[in-house]
Amino acid sequence: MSDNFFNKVYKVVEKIPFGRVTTYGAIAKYISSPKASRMVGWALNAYFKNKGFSIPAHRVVNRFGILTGKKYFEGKNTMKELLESEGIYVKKDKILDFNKHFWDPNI
DNA sequence: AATGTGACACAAT
DNA sequence: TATTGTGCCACAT
Repeated sequence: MSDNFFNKVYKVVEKIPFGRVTTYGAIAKYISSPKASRMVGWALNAYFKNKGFSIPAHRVVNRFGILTGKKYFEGKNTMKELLESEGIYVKKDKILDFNKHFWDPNI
Protein backbone atom coordinates (compact mmCIF):
# COMPACT_ATOMS: atom_id res chain seq x y z
CA MET A 1 0.00 0.00 0.00
CA SER A 2 0.95 3.49 -0.41
CA ASP A 3 3.22 5.57 1.68
CA ASN A 4 1.21 8.54 0.70
CA PHE A 5 1.18 11.41 3.04
CA PHE A 6 -2.55 11.11 3.24
CA ASN A 7 -2.37 7.46 4.04
CA LYS A 8 -0.02 8.03 6.92
CA VAL A 9 -2.25 10.68 8.34
CA TYR A 10 -5.16 8.35 8.03
CA LYS A 11 -3.41 5.60 9.92
CA VAL A 12 -2.30 7.82 12.76
CA VAL A 13 -5.70 9.36 13.27
CA GLU A 14 -7.20 5.93 13.37
CA LYS A 15 -5.06 5.12 16.36
CA ILE A 16 -6.12 8.00 18.53
CA PRO A 17 -7.56 6.38 21.65
CA PHE A 18 -11.07 7.06 22.85
CA GLY A 19 -11.27 10.12 25.02
CA ARG A 20 -7.97 11.47 23.77
CA VAL A 21 -7.04 14.15 21.26
CA THR A 22 -4.01 15.17 19.30
CA THR A 23 -2.93 17.99 17.06
CA TYR A 24 -2.29 18.46 13.40
CA GLY A 25 1.26 19.43 14.21
CA ALA A 26 1.90 16.31 16.28
CA ILE A 27 0.65 14.14 13.48
CA ALA A 28 2.69 16.01 10.91
CA LYS A 29 5.74 15.60 13.05
CA TYR A 30 5.11 11.92 13.54
CA ILE A 31 4.98 11.27 9.84
CA SER A 32 8.27 13.05 9.25
CA SER A 33 6.87 16.23 7.80
CA PRO A 34 6.74 18.58 10.76
CA LYS A 35 6.00 21.53 8.58
CA ALA A 36 3.16 19.92 6.74
CA SER A 37 0.62 20.43 9.46
CA ARG A 38 -1.66 22.18 7.04
CA MET A 39 -1.69 19.14 4.86
CA VAL A 40 -2.88 17.03 7.75
CA GLY A 41 -6.08 18.97 7.89
CA TRP A 42 -6.38 18.82 4.18
CA ALA A 43 -5.80 15.08 4.20
CA LEU A 44 -8.58 14.61 6.70
CA ASN A 45 -10.83 16.71 4.56
CA ALA A 46 -10.06 14.55 1.56
CA TYR A 47 -10.74 11.31 3.39
CA PHE A 48 -13.75 12.88 4.90
CA LYS A 49 -15.28 13.27 1.51
CA ASN A 50 -14.51 9.69 0.57
CA LYS A 51 -15.08 7.84 3.78
CA GLY A 52 -17.21 10.08 5.89
CA PHE A 53 -16.81 9.52 9.62
CA SER A 54 -14.73 6.40 9.27
CA ILE A 55 -11.89 8.04 11.13
CA PRO A 56 -12.10 9.95 14.42
CA ALA A 57 -11.15 13.26 12.92
CA HIS A 58 -12.99 15.02 15.70
CA ARG A 59 -10.10 14.06 17.94
CA VAL A 60 -7.74 16.21 15.96
CA VAL A 61 -7.48 19.87 16.81
CA ASN A 62 -4.94 22.60 16.47
CA ARG A 63 -2.19 23.05 18.97
CA PHE A 64 -4.27 25.30 21.24
CA GLY A 65 -6.97 22.70 21.51
CA ILE A 66 -9.28 24.78 19.40
CA LEU A 67 -11.80 23.03 17.19
CA THR A 68 -10.74 24.71 14.01
CA GLY A 69 -12.33 22.06 11.88
CA LYS A 70 -15.75 22.07 13.43
CA LYS A 71 -17.30 23.66 10.40
CA TYR A 72 -16.61 20.47 8.51
CA PHE A 73 -18.52 18.43 11.06
CA GLU A 74 -21.87 19.92 10.48
CA GLY A 75 -24.30 17.14 10.81
CA LYS A 76 -26.31 15.67 13.58
CA ASN A 77 -23.46 15.84 15.99
CA THR A 78 -21.16 18.73 16.14
CA MET A 79 -17.51 18.17 16.76
CA LYS A 80 -18.06 19.48 20.24
CA GLU A 81 -20.78 16.97 21.00
CA LEU A 82 -18.68 14.11 19.76
CA LEU A 83 -15.86 15.14 22.03
CA GLU A 84 -18.07 15.71 25.03
CA SER A 85 -19.49 12.24 24.56
CA GLU A 86 -15.96 11.02 25.13
CA GLY A 87 -15.55 13.05 28.28
CA ILE A 88 -13.72 15.91 26.68
CA TYR A 89 -15.39 19.18 27.49
CA VAL A 90 -15.35 22.08 25.16
CA LYS A 91 -15.88 25.73 25.92
CA LYS A 92 -16.10 28.24 23.15
CA ASP A 93 -14.63 25.80 20.65
CA LYS A 94 -11.68 25.18 22.90
CA ILE A 95 -10.90 21.96 24.76
CA LEU A 96 -10.67 22.33 28.51
CA ASP A 97 -7.60 20.78 30.11
CA PHE A 98 -6.29 20.17 26.67
CA ASN A 99 -2.89 18.95 27.74
CA LYS A 100 -4.56 16.42 30.01
CA HIS A 101 -6.33 14.86 27.05
CA PHE A 102 -3.49 15.24 24.62
CA TRP A 103 -2.25 12.04 23.02
CA ASP A 104 1.14 11.85 21.40
CA PRO A 105 1.27 9.61 18.30
CA ASN A 106 4.64 8.35 19.43
CA ILE A 107 3.04 6.63 22.38
C1' DA B 1 5.13 22.49 -15.12
C1' DA B 2 3.01 26.22 -12.64
C1' DT B 3 -0.37 28.03 -9.65
C1' DG B 4 -3.75 27.87 -6.02
C1' DT B 5 -5.01 26.25 -1.75
C1' DG B 6 -5.76 24.76 3.10
C1' DA B 7 -9.31 21.40 9.42
C1' DC B 8 -1.67 24.70 10.84
C1' DA B 9 2.56 26.44 13.37
C1' DC B 10 5.40 29.99 14.83
C1' DA B 11 7.38 34.63 15.80
C1' DA B 12 6.59 39.12 16.64
C1' DT B 13 3.50 42.58 18.57
C1' DT C 1 -3.80 33.13 24.05
C1' DA C 2 -5.49 37.89 20.45
C1' DT C 3 -4.00 39.44 15.98
C1' DT C 4 -1.19 39.79 12.09
C1' DG C 5 2.06 38.24 8.96
C1' DT C 6 5.08 34.67 7.08
C1' DG C 7 6.66 29.98 6.23
C1' DC C 8 5.61 25.54 4.92
C1' DC C 9 4.33 21.12 2.36
C1' DA C 10 1.86 18.07 -0.55
C1' DC C 11 -2.24 17.63 -3.43
C1' DA C 12 -5.68 19.28 -7.17
C1' DT C 13 -6.32 21.38 -11.55
